[in-house]
Amino acid sequence: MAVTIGEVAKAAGVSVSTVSRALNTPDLVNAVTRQRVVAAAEKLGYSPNPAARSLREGRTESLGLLIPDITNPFFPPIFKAMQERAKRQGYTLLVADSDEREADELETIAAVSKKVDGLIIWASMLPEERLTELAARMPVVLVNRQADGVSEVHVSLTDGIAQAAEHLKAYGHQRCVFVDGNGNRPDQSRSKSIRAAFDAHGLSLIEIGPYEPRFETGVHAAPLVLAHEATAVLAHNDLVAMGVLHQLAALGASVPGDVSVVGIDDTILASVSTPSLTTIRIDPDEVASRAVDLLIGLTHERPAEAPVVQVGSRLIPRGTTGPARRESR
Amino acid sequence: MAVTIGEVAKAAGVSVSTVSRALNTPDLVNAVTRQRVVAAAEKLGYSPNPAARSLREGRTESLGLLIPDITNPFFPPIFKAMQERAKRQGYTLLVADSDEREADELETIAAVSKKVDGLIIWASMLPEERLTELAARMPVVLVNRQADGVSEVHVSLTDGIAQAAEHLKAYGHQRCVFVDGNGNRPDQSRSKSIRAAFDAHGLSLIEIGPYEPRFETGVHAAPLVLAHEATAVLAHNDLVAMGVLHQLAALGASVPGDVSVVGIDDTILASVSTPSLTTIRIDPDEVASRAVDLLIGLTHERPAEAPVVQVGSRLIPRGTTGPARRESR
DNA sequence: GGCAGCATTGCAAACGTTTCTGACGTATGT
DNA sequence: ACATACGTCAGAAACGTTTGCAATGCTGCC
Repeated sequence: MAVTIGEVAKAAGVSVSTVSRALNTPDLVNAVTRQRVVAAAEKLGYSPNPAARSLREGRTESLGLLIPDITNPFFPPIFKAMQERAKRQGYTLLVADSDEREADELETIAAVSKKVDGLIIWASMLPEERLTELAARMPVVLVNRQADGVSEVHVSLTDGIAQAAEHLKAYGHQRCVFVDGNGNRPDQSRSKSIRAAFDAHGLSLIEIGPYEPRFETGVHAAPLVLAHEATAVLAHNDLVAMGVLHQLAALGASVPGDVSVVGIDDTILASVSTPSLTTIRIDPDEVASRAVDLLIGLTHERPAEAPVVQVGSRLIPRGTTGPARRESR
Repeated sequence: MAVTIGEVAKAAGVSVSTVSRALNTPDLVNAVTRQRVVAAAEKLGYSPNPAARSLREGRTESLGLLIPDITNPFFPPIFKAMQERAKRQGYTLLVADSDEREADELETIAAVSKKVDGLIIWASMLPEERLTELAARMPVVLVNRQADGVSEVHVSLTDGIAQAAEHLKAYGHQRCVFVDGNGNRPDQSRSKSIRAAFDAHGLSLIEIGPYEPRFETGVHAAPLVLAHEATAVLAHNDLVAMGVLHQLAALGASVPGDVSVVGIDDTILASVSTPSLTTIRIDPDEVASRAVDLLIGLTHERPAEAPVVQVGSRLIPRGTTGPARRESR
C-alpha cells in the first residue's frame, strides 16, 4: 500500500541503508547519490513508517497530555499552545480527557502511556504513590499537583491574588466572599493563598464551599454573598463567576455597582461576558512551553533531582470590579 | 526497559507464539496453559508494544480528528464525545488543530496521517481535489464539507433555523438581521438556509457581512442592527451573538426587550450568558457517533459509493428572545 | 489396528526501519 | 612503497508482534 524505503532504494539503485542515511544523516553519503535518493523519495512520495521507526528507535516522538476536562474553556488554549510547542520540536501531542474521574484517569494512562515518550498530567486525582511509581517508569511532568520525586510545573496564583486583593482594597472593599469550587480535589493551595493575601491586606474574607467548580455553584453563591453583606466576590474560576453574575442580575444587584466580581483563569468566558469579567490570568503559552520543554528534557536525560518550575499569574482588571458601594443599605 | 512478550513466554515456560495466542485468541490454547500465561503476563505487567503490533498488523488502532480551532468552544464537547466513542471501539483519538489556515492543515495532515487509520476533517479549507485524492489513499470522513467521492457527515441547520424563524415570527418580529461570520470559507450553506427559512416565514431579512466569526464581529454588528431598525438578530454563532449582546448593552438597548438575539452552536457561552442565550443546538454526541462509526466502518471495508449521513439541529429557546418591541420608536 | 482428524504447541518469517560491521577503493603520510 | 586513514556504500541484525506452517500426540471411527 504505502511506499517503503525498499522501493525508494530500488528506484535510486542503492541499498536501503543508503537511503536511510541519505535522509537522516546526509553528510554520511556522497552528494550525487544523495541527490538521486532524495529525488526518488520525492517522486514516490515516500515518508517513513512511524511504527517501524518507533519499534527500532524505542521512542514514539509523541507526548501525552492528560487533562481533567477539555470542556473547561481553560484548557483549549493550553492544549493549543502545547501542541504548537511540541510540533516545533518534532513531537506530536496526544490529548486525553480523564473526565474528572480517578478510574478514567488510570485507564487513560494505561491506554496512552505506551504510545508516548512522556506524559504531562494536569491536576491529577491519583494518589501520590501512583504518580511516583508512574514517574519511575516513564518521564512525567505534573501540573498543579505534587508528588515525591516527580517533575512539576507549579502555576502560582499568588501574584494574581495579591493584585486582586490590592485592587479591591483600593476600591474601598472591606468584606469579600471567596467561593471555593475545589470540590474534594487534593490541591488546597488556591484557598490558602487567598486567605493569606486577603489577610495581608486587612480585608475580611468569608469562605463558602467547597462546591464543585460549576456555573450552578455561582448561582448558588450569589444570594449568600448578599446575605453576608459583602461587596466583592472572588470566584474559584471564571465559570463560577459567570454563575454569580447571572444570579446577581436575577436578584436585581448591579455589577459592579453593588457587588464587584473577580474570576480566575481568564478564559473566553471572561472576555465575552457583559460586563467583561475582571479575572486572574495564567499565560497559556508560558505554562505550555515550560511543561513541554521540561518533559522533552526528561526524555533525553533524567536528572537526579526532579526539577520544579514556577509560572506566575496576574490580575486583568475589567468591567466587573469598581468602587465599593457605600455602607448605607 | 518495558516487559516484552518474550519475557512473559519465558516466565510461563512456553513459546512467544503461545503467549500471543493465549492473549489474543484464547480458544486456540489449552485452558491450563492459558491460565499460566495470563498469570505470568499479569504478574510482569505485560502490555503489548503498540509500535510492534502496528508494524505487523498494518494498522494503528488510532483515528485522527482535524479541527480548525479547538479554542472555539463548539469543538471541545465534540472532541470529548468522539474520544469516548472511539475508545469504546478500541481506538485512540488524535486531535490536531489546523489553526484555520490551509497551509497548517496540509502540514498537519502530513504529520498525522501515517499515525492513524483514518481521518475526520471538520470544515476543511483544502481544495476539493486534494480531499478527493487524500480520501483515495486513506479512509476520510468530512464534516461540514463536501468533496467528490468522499464520505461525509452533514450537520444540517435547516431544522433549527426553521424553528428559529417560527419562534421569532410567533413573537411578532418582522425585521431580522443575520450577521454572517463565515469569512471566506467555502461552505455557504448557512447563509442560504437562513435566507430560505426566513423567506418561507415571510420575515424580512437583512444580511450583513461576511465577517470573521469573532466576538468583535458582534460588537461591530450591534449598532447596525439598531440602525436597520430590526428587532431580532440571528448571529453566525454564539461567540458573535455574545458580541452583539455586549454591545447592545453598551448602547442601552435591552435584551430581549428591545432586541431579541439568537446564536448558533449552543456552546457553553450560550448557557452562561446573562440573560442566557437562545441558540440552535447541534447534538455533539450525535455528530461524534455518526462520524466515528462511519470512519471505523470505512477502515473495515470501502463501499463503492461514499456514504453521506445527516444530523439535525433544533432551537433551544432561552432568555434572549421575547416579544418584539411595538413599533413606536 | 490403522488411519484420519483434531487439539495444542513451537518455529520461523514478516512488517519497515535504523545502525553496526565490514568491504572496497582511494588518498595521505612517512 | 607500504601502511594507515578515510569516504562511501552494502549486508545483516535487531526492535516486538502476529501468524502460516509443521510437528506432535491423542481421540475416535471403521
